[in-house]
Amino acid sequence: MTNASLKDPGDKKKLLKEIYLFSGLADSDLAALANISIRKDFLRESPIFWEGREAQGFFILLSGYVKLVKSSLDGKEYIIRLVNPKETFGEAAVFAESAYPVTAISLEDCQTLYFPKRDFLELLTSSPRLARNMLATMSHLLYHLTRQLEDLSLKEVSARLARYLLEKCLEKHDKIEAGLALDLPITKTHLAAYLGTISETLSRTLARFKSLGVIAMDKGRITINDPLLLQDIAKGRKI
Amino acid sequence: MTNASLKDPGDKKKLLKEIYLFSGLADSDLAALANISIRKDFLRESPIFWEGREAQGFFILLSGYVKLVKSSLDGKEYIIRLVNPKETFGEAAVFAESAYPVTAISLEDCQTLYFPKRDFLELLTSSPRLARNMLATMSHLLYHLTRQLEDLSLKEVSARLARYLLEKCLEKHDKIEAGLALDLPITKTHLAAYLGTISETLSRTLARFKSLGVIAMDKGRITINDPLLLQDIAKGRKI
DNA sequence: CGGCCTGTTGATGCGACTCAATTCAGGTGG
DNA sequence: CCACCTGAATTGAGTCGCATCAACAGGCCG
Repeated sequence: MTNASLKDPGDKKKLLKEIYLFSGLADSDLAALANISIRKDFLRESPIFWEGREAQGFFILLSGYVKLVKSSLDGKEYIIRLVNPKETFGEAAVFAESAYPVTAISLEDCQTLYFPKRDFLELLTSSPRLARNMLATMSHLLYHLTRQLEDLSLKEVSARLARYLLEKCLEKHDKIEAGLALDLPITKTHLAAYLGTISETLSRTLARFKSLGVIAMDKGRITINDPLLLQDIAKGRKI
Repeated sequence: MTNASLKDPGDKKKLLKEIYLFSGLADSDLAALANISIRKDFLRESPIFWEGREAQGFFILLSGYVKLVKSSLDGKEYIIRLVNPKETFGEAAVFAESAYPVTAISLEDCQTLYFPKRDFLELLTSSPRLARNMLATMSHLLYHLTRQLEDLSLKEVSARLARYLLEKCLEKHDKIEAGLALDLPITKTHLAAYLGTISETLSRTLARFKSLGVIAMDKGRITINDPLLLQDIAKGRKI
């Protein structure tokens, strides 16, 4: 892990403006946030924080990808969340006087901004807008986790995979349509851990989708051929 | 559903003081909260809100029990959370400009206080302490959901049941010790849905625990005989 | 007493994990 | 530039946990 400071504090402020958590904030608040934040960079496959360790602050991911995971005693890993650039992570632990509930590990070299809990809570007191944004952020997380619980408890792997593909498609193209393609941003092993399964099962399920004509595969690139059937599968229809 | 108002507004304020979400608030804030809140009572097995419906506010449960559920097309049900008296529910949807992520259904006759989103957000702006409490509340929820995800993805039914029993024991007696007993507050069918399984499997798992001497059962009453083994099972040890 | 709901127990089948073998792709060094 | 190595991905065979289906026992209430 390396620490570095940006050449110009104004650069940081510009960065912060693009983060959802800080949208609509007064310039003075942004300056204060830029002031308390610390640049922390990590090499690939580095732990950023560990489950169970006391939380001293939270992070904003500037570049690269980070996974938030739970691990079992026998080495299995479930990915709770894949963090994209401009998203925050580790927030929850800051407000509960508690430990991080997950372990965060960088998937590739990445840059982050770190906000120490103490200083951030002070700013929070003086900025209702910041508090409101943080509540919205956490609401989205809750919504996300709720849906994952639904998937894990009620749906099988094919439905979870179908939903993932549809989401990624919507994310990239803003619509679901036959012929649209998407690239898997991570390895299939990671995707399997995110979907609550293992790479072998994911591989078989993708092959089944392909033989049904729902998708086409070319290396890491997936093309959606039958979005309607895919949506049915995502809803739980047996195939 | 029936609406009723308390005889004396002061009664409401007294109620609110005991809610974690409102701890440490100024008297004026409590009065304002009492003022905007609306008493709503429900008979057993009544829907309080539906997944997907736009959220107009959140609830505090005063008495009775409420389940928050996700349902699948083929009628299966997963209980995301069992709400106890003095706890809030439906908060998340208030801050995300979005719909309720789950359906809330009363398990027995219950009394609630309802806080309309609009009025509550106004109060939130003027009370940093209230905002901070809400953030802490949502952090706890996130923590809780994270652990459920861990359980569902990495552990089997026996581990989930073991953890539940240990938690209930700790909740009731403040310690884990051989000989301590606890009563199941809900039917076994409901508990099964909460643990992400079905009543038959829960029944078999309990029977297995009993034959191993880990617990004893007498009607709905469960006595923990071997807490150490139970903790091992909760961690994922095969039995 | 008879109906209903909850819970228990048995037999069976399916989905997905495990283990193992093989192929494939990317990166390295001779 | 090719041979090599390593980790990822694929495919097959076997096993296991758990859901499903079905039958039945017990408690509660009209």
